[in-house]
Amino acid sequence: MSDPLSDVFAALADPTRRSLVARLAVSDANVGQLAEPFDISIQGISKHLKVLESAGLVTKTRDAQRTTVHLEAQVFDLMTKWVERYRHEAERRYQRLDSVLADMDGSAARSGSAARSGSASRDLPPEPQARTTKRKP
Amino acid sequence: MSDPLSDVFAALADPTRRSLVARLAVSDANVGQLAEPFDISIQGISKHLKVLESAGLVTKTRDAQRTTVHLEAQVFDLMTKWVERYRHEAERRYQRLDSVLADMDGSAARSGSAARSGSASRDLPPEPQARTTKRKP
DNA sequence: TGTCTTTTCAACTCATTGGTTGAAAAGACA
DNA sequence: TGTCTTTTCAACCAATGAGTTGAAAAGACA
Repeated sequence: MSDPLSDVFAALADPTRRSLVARLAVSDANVGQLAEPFDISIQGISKHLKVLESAGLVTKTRDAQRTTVHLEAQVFDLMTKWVERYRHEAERRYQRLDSVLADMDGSAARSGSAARSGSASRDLPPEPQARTTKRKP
Repeated sequence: MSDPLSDVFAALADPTRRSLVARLAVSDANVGQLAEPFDISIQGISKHLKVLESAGLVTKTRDAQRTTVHLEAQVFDLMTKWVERYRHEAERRYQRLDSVLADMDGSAARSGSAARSGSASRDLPPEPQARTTKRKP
């Protein structure tokens, strides 16, 4: 998926992988140990670890045959930043009762006109991506 | 995927959907307005909105033909809680230099023995899920 | 040397997903 | 009434993903 945020969210969308993160939060471990509590083949776990690794959530250091896996702290900051940004905004709008106001004066305010005329909502610095390239057959 | 956290993370793993969230953070909007900046068919956007909705990130209220979409605040708390929990733990372990210590005294500490003997790491209340049902052919 | 352990690689299956197109639903309005 | 606008539904397609099995790599160690 290439962009970091997508990789991290996708990595954590799987419950097995979240479990692995939870396990690694208590201590480093090697692949066999990580696989042990799951009813999945070791190769399956290895693949899960690979996606965690390429999302930057985990690093591996191999000595001899053993590979010890370590939970990485930095990437969490990226997520925290994104989540907090929009959580904050969603809550602000909730507390201000913007939507209720819009409901009361009918249809216009709740739809796009308020957005365009920038009344209450000074823009957030927009996320860089939109205008997804269309798949033309 | 049935469990809430998986749904939310999966929903946000797509850049188009994150863009939609970003757009909705500034104001409510209807489907057509939301679709406008993208090079994707309106039906495509409608599908994206459906996954955002079933993840609880968004609610729709339909009046007449128009459907206005609203960003929901609550679900963010769920994510924040999860992310902060492990971010905190990962950082704590980083600052304590647990891994460096483990590297120095050889192989034992870095692997599972430290986890079992609960030395430095008093357990986190473990995430409820593990023991994924195996797909036996 | 040969064997055992640990991990990864490769190829395969099946379900899901992101996108498309074409209708259909459902109200607004001339 | 008919038409126009807005959204969703249904069927389809190509690509990805989560899992499997079977080897292969690579060091430990008798």
